[in-house]
Amino acid sequence: MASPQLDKTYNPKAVEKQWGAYWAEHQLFQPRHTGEDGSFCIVIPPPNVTGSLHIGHALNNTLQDILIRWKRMQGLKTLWIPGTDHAGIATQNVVERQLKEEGQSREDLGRQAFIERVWTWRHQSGDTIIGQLKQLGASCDWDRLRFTMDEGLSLAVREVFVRFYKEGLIYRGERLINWCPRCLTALSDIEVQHEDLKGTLYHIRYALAEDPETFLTVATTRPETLLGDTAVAVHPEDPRYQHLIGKQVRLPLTTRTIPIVADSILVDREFATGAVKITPAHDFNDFEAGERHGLKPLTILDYKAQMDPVGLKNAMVDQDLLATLSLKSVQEARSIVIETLKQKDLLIQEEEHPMALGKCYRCKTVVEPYLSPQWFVKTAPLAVPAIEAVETGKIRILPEGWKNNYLGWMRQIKDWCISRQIWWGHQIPAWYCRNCNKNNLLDTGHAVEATTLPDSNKMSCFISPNAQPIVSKTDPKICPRCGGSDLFQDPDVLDTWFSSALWPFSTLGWPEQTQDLKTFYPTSTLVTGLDILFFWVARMVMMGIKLTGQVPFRDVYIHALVRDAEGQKMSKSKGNVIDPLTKMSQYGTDALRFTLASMASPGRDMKLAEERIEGYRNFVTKIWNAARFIQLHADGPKTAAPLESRPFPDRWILSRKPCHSGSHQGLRRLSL
RNA sequence: AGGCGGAUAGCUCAGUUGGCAGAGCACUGCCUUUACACGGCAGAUGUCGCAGGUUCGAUCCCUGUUCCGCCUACCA
Repeated sequence: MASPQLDKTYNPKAVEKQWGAYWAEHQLFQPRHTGEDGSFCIVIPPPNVTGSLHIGHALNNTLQDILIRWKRMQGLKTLWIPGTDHAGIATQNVVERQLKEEGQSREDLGRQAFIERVWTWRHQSGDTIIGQLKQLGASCDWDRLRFTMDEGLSLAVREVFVRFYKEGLIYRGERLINWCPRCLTALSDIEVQHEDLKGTLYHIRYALAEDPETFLTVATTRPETLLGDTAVAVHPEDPRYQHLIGKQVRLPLTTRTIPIVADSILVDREFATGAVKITPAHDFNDFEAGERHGLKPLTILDYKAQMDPVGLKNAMVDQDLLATLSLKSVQEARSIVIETLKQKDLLIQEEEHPMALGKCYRCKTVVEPYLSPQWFVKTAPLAVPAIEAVETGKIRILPEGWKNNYLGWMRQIKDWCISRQIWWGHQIPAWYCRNCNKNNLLDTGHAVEATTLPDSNKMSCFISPNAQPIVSKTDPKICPRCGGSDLFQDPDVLDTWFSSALWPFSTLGWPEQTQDLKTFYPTSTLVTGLDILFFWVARMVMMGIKLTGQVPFRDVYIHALVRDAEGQKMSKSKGNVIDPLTKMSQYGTDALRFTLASMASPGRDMKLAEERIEGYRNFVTKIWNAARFIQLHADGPKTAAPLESRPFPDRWILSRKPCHSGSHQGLRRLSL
């Protein structure tokens, strides 16, 4: 550096640009060392391909960058793999919103054209966040950039699906699943966010069939679903009701009678009236109770969470009410049902009742339990080694407090619903022969939709659970059973998290036994936020151990969430977002990174106020000016004096060399 | 409902084997001293949530309690 005098203040933009270009030109982030001292690998938590860098990314990637640069300086063969996630529902929603502005829907375009449209969008916007990561100074090996829908990664997905299917770890079945009536797709359990709210508990009288003057009172928060009731449950040992078990009640607003059954699992004697209505098609507990008592589910809501005329007819709802309720939303139907019950003097009490409501994590719409055929991963066998790996310390979770969280979830894991009724994603590698499945296609309780929906929107729930799929890595041409050639692929795509569960090894070339895989797998440390511990981390552990026989990473470092100065979650709608890109250009990348790093105490959310960034910007300037001061007073380079002849202050400074520095010790303490 | 975390200066937080309480910001005073006003120097500031207990000694360990936050959960 031979400039005559440094600027008075640090100018981050110029400096960052210069170093960015230098790093790129010299390809400094490729694994360069021999690996004699070991290797160190991090896979990036792939941000959504359509996303833009937010403060959480900034924190996450700053921490990874600190680790990876530290290891690189220590001489390890070091690799940080970058990439992006196709983010099925989220991305599809973005493009659908664009279409809507143009007055179009995805159905208007049709599946093929829609997917092409998403690819176009992906090519336009997909590199945005990558550029922003570079701006943040992330020292990823950019030559190894991956995308979950790359050819290689897609092959990995198919490989896993087929292997799992053959082993019985993937199956198709008709079950009650969480359904978003706006995204029109199934969701997994953890894609539902529960929100506490004040609900109302309605006490409704069901008259005894043999004696219309005697009533059994049930309590429910969802009176509209009573039309789909198939029984009422009481506790087998409840003296109030014991004599009623086995008798029939008339289901209000219908011409049906339903039995009173005894169920000690479903019924809590202490709660409300001690009598529970059972609606197997619209409640998870009731579904299980229904199976215990051999009750056939009666679906009354359609895929848009509207009252389904066909379902209402099957449920023998009163004629006049049926007409009124048809295609009404849940909310509207509830009001109508309540009003009608009141008129008939069957609603005897309303009380406030705290409850939790499930909402779609992508669009906040109220999620409905919905009976439909879906694909599932059988998780129990995968969970066993995933539990063991953490219990025995093959995988360390830091801070340790989250270990129990992980174990608790893993121990009571439920099967993972992996099919999504959307178009953007890895289409399920299963095909159906029309000839062999004549009676199993478009077989649905929702005849209305089956006949009115355009072909392109036929959902997999119209493929009966009895249909025989042909599961194959490559597209089959003929049916292996009958030799027929009229095949079509299952229209569903896989949960986004299915492909990201393979990320630590699919990015290294798996299933090919590549050199990268041999060198860098298992990866070293995974740095991520708590919010995706189950979505992502847990699934990577299950998949990794199952498919590679090894844990996907040794350490999981879970960092805090970034909140605003008041501790509120940052969100665009609240307007409290601190945009890292703006801050970088305002104060410099180092100031932002220093702020995030200094505040990132593990296991605790960070409240970030802009003043902090400003403060560290000042600190950066201070260092800059120290250099300026030295340059002003030093008159050019000199030969280094031997240590013994140096004054005490010099020797002290030299004793504080990097490997003894505070940051080095701090990082060592994590023993990552 | 269960599990976990937090409560320390006005604000945001550190405080890792228990030994007179710390930082940054904010605040006060002085300094227009050529590295830096995105500055320097000096300074004030706390019953360490509350109540017990262990200890020579507790912000730190134990018990109880209150408030806040998060995660998991099928109480209709």
